[in-house]
Amino acid sequence: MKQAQALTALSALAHETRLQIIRLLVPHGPDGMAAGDIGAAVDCASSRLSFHLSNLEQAGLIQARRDGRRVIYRACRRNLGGLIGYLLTDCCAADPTVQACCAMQDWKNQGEDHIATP
Amino acid sequence: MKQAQALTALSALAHETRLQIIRLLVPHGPDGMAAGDIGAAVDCASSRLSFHLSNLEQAGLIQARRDGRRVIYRACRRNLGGLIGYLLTDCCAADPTVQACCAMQDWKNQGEDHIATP
DNA sequence: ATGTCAATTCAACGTTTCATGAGTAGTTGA
DNA sequence: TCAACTACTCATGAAACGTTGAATTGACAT
Repeated sequence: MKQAQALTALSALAHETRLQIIRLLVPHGPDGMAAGDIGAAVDCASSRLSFHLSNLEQAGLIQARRDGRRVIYRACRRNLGGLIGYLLTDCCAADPTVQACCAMQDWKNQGEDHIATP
Repeated sequence: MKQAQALTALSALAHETRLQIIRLLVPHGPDGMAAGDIGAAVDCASSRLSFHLSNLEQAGLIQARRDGRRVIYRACRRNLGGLIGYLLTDCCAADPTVQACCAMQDWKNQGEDHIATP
């Protein structure tokens, strides 16, 4: 059950606009942002935005609440953290090399992969 | 340039078989596994497997080398770590709540999201 | 050379996802 | 109640993705 949720979340994140929305929403914390403001920030037509927002919501990565005539979205940071933890712990078996590269954000070298082991 | 790479990697991971391959490959470290053995472990026909392997390789998440008549694949742990670090640092702005939930692997509660902030 | 095993490529097909625009529902203030 | 505003739903067509089986390449042993 956990893997299915992770797959949904990963495929939700694997889209430029949706990743942008997450990046926008996380710093706003629990206050969130109105759909219209998100659309303006991300430069996205309303129907397209709605599609992406509901996709992210279904994946459990954001949450909606109504405020008057607007709908406020906020990042579900708990599940974002859960997804990242899942990748690190379950998928990468808490591998020390992965953890080290995660911490140092080493993302350039596509070539070799020997830090702890030759 | 970095975001494009992350999107490719995310969409590569957002598939059951490919996630399974990563999960299988990481513990094998630099030794890797032969394509045939991966196919057997994952229960996947050879042409389909080839497709998924090349997808993962293009995303920079695995690497291939030839050994006689077989091809050995290994996880590129550096880039896996890089992707996770990117999610944590760039997308989630190193948010403390996300980091906490990442560490505690809290992935059940879809409901609320207030740990540090009410 | 020939046969065999390992793995990839290719074309075809069906499915899913995405973008667009028009139309619809809920909320507010006059 | 009406009009204005915000956001969502729906139908359509285009594009991308995943699966399948047959054909192909590459490496090895006899």
